[in-house]
Amino acid sequence: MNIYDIARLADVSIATVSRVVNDSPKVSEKTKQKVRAVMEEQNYTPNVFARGLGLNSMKTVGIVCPDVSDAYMAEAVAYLEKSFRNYGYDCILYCSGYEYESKVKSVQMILRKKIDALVLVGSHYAGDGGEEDIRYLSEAAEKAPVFLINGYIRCPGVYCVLSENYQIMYDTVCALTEAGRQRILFLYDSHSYSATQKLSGYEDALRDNGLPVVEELKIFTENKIATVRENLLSKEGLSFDAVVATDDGLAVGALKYANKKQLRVPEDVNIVGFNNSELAVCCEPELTSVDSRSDALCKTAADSLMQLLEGKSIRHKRSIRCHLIKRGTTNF
Amino acid sequence: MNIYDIARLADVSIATVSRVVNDSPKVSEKTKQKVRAVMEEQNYTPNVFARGLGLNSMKTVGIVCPDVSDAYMAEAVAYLEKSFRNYGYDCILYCSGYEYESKVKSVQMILRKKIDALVLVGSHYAGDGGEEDIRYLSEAAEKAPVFLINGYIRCPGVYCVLSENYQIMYDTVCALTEAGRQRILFLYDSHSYSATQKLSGYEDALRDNGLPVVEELKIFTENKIATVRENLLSKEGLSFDAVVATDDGLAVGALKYANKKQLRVPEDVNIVGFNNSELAVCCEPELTSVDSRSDALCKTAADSLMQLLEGKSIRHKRSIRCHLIKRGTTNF
DNA sequence: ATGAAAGCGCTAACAG
DNA sequence: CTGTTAGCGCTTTCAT
Repeated sequence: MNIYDIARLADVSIATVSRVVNDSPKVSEKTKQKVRAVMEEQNYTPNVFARGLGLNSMKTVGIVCPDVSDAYMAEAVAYLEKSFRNYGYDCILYCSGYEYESKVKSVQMILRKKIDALVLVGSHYAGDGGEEDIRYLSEAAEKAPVFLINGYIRCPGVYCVLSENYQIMYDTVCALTEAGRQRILFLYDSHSYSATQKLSGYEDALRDNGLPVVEELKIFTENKIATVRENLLSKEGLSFDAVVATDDGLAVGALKYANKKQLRVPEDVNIVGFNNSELAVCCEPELTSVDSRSDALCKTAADSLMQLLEGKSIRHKRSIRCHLIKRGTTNF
Repeated sequence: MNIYDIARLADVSIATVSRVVNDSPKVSEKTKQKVRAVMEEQNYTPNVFARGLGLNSMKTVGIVCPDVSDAYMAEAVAYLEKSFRNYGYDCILYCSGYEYESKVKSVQMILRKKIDALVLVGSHYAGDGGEEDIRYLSEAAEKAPVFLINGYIRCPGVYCVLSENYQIMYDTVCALTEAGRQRILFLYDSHSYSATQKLSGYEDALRDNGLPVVEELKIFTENKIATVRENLLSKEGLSFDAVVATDDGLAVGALKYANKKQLRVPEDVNIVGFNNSELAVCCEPELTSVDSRSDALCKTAADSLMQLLEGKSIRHKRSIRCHLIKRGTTNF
């Protein structure tokens, strides 16, 4: 059942059928009715490939993230997918993994699908590296507009939406010091753009409050609760009175450590997580955590993207303020 | 840069270029070399639409799930995506929501994309309903093979892979009764196929152990930790000495309730969750939970699907055994 | 082993 | 307002 069949049955030309399908204003209402009736009756749906061939677009946006099974990314992908669907776009998904090589390959692969835009979820695509490392992104941007969710690079065709991780981390550490905390542990699990921002916020806040930045208090570890706990347990003579982490999983690991060490939370040690995930309300006591506003982030990105695809021009960088959600692991 | 350009530059016909692209055996090795060199040099990649038009396939599988931000589904989608990619297939993702109408619509929409196969994640697609309710699935199966991950319907063209939820729930409840538990709470949040299976396992185990099936002990609630806790708290005179839940979130809610009520876990009440998610190791004490083997489930589905697409015939139904992972919320 | 040419189903420019 | 027609880029007979 193709456009020719419909045209024949409706006794019009294929051009008219095409116009009806695309709801062109220059078809008489009467003809539209007639053609629509036939289409319904025949249960006709246009061939997306043929249409794609002609238009060189299939109304699809590519989404790439390191790993959708991560809670933060899953939430973002879910939100983005919903938004794009509302705008009439489909999503094709690539999970790229965290390695540089596989990220580059994923981006290249997905670009072959003639996507209308590319969205990179998570700050792992605008990482530690220098010019060379983001070459693949600027190349990608030549083929389709690129959106970074929570990442930032300065490059034409690449649009960035980010949460103000530096600021919230700075503010949080300040609050901690004002509450009298002196040895604040910083737990992180990646060198991504956002992790780097958070680290800067932490360090600057310490300095601005006259506290030293102690290397032993910056701990890089795998983001698994049990691993974090064991990791901390294995460190001789480690002592701290507060913890800030770049993700809730890390913070819960620290909480488990505190429980094991019989440290009282929040009296002896304050703990602050990040992302305000379900883990935060699962542990005991419940975790104070930063709401990174991924929904607002994704909404902004999706809306901007659609504006762009509709021909409007948009800002290269937009940022979203984070909120600290206080719960039982802090007493400030 | 299209096939004509390459043909001209390599001084061959487009047919030959096409054959080289598809690695046809009837092109001389010498010609292949020559053409490949030009393709590399020009950085040529075939137009997927044109190819799709001719072959009526774009090597894509459609994945539909109610909500990727759910941990279970996210993990499944991640696994499936990886598998299909390895087999050279791309994934297009639709999040259908939980409502019947939107599920039907999602399936219909994604089928228009001429996907090579359709995978439905989560048992919500083969729910409570009767014949009529799954009509959309049998119709879908006429257009592309359909795979149900953890759902089961008897229908040509629909292939099912499921975990043995009935059995593990039956076994678990038996173990609980053998440990002397008499009033076992059943917490669930959906009427999906797998929830129904779990409920049957629970009821049968009670009966087979001479215990009554008490309606008040079967509690249907939203799957949010705080909600579950409040829900239980609001019930006057509720008493139980064990809990089995269809998901970890529910179980943690019960745990929060027990903590609040000063009930000792596991001495006064045993708690068993489902899906062995990160929540299970986040709470205190850690949660005994059923490993539903979603990785094995997805592997089986992905492999079978690929077999089918390669023309082999496969089984309509395959099932995977679950495992109980014991942690601190049980003492049997 | 290679080439010429006929589609695949649709869109859009052009003509009326 | 409607029809005719030329592509879009690739695959695939059918010749050679």
